[in-house]
Amino acid sequence: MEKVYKSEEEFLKDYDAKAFDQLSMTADILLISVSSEDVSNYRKNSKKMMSVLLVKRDDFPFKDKWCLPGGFLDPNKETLEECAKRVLKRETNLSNIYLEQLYTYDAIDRDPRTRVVSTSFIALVDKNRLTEMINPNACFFDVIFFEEKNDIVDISLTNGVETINLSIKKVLREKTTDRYNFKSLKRTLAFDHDLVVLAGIERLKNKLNYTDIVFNMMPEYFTLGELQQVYEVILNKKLLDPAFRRIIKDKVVKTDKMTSGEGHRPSVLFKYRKKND
Amino acid sequence: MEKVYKSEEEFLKDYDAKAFDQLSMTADILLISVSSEDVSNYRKNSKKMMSVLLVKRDDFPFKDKWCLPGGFLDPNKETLEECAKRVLKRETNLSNIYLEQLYTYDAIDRDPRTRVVSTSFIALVDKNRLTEMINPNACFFDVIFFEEKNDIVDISLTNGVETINLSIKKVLREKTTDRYNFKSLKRTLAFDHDLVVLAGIERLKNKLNYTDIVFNMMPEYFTLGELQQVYEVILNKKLLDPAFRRIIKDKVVKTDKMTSGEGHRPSVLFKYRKKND
DNA sequence: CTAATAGTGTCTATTAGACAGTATGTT
DNA sequence: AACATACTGTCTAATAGACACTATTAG
Repeated sequence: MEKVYKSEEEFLKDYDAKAFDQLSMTADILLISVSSEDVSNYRKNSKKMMSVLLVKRDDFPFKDKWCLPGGFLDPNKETLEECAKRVLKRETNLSNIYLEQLYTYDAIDRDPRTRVVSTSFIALVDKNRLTEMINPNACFFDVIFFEEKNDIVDISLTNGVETINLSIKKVLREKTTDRYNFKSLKRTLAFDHDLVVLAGIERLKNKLNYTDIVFNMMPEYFTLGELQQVYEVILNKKLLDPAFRRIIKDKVVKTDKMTSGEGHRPSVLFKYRKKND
Repeated sequence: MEKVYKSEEEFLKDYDAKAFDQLSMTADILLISVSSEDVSNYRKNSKKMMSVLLVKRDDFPFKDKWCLPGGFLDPNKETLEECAKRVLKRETNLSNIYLEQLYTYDAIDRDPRTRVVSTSFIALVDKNRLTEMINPNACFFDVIFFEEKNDIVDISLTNGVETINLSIKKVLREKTTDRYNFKSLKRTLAFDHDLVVLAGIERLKNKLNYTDIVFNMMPEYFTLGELQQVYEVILNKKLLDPAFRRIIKDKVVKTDKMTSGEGHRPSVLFKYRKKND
């Protein structure tokens, strides 16, 4: 027979969460950055690539596979975002970086141990802040996006030594014809982390156009050429200079600093213009 | 001393999930629809309102408060989306409706019972499909959006008998100046469901502009006037006819059906044009 | 001088906003 | 005929795309 409670206090005192099946959660982080590779010709600007942080697993499951940095949520102490921050601090020693919740992945068999639901986060960082440290098992991989064909997206991740090829199929959903489910064709990253990589990069691409998100990946001072390169690398296409400058001009402030010693015309350094400044 | 495993199978056989603190999850659903209210004047078109489904809680916690339909995830049997579908079927008897993951809410004290993380979903439905059934404790509430001032959003939900006023503060986040956290100023809905209502409506507003999402709330045949009204109600502003028709024209197909008996000029009925049709 | 990038002016094409007009059913 | 909505033509404003040109440094 069920007990009838008169007050919320009384009800809560008797409540036993353990009487129900519970589960574990993790926070996984897709840390995205844009790297500069120096180029032999002293006159040329450095080439930029989008890169993501991966960690080599040294435990089961998926031992020795690469995956995104992540960790189990402590349900008594922290939120998922705090958990993500903690993991990021542990792996990269960085704090105070951009974090945004991306998506919650919950396929029943995504973790072979037990039911684990994972909430993924996008983190963005200016590569210049990252010279210092890092877990020896963590490494940035450059991202190469291939032309999509037959609703299959191919992505290649490479750190100079190893290359990981991802292949993801877009499967049409119901009724309207512009919505997809994503399905791994190769489990080359641990868990379903290939889906996180794709979804995160797509989100970043979209947000470039209608937010100021890009400035989370820029140093305090930057040239418009550098900023444009970051856009081009993320959007994976060339932009026209005058159009780019028109679009960006209200978001930046010109400073009196300039670059020098680059083998070509120097460039004015700009800062991000915060709204209401 | 820690045991060293030689294979993933061996490791998994010994794995005990219960050795770690676990938690519960729920799926909560924001079911959005556009209702038609008949108007006294026989000549006039019916007035449209955006409405959301709420359920009156008949158990602790938050007994007798309104909340979004939701339910606990069974970690052994279902995904969060399947859980959302199950709940929706239970409350409205509807299946086969648009569902989209919105956001995962995980404030430590959002549920007074224990740690409960909630993944919220947007569901969309054409109100005409909804004449039938419904849990007697469930009811649609019309949504009225007030002008935002001082970064406070006020929303009023009303079902003709009861009115619920929500008030949510937007708190600026770090670095870039276009990102906010949302904070309830009134806990007039159970849990943090006011935040879900706001986030869901904002998401719907945005998606109207770059997806075909609206057709999930339309019947098979509709006039362009009705479609425009749905846009206007969701975006909360008037649109100009010629501009609207220009934008929508590639997404719809004219049929040879027409309306009649409306006290004014009849209108051509259109259908949604699926891509590659 | 040359290679390379920085930065600008201007023309054109496309898209969005605004308004005014015509069309056509019901009562 | 009058009302209310359906539907269209066209002008204007704003935005995006394209190209060509000038400017300026290190070596």
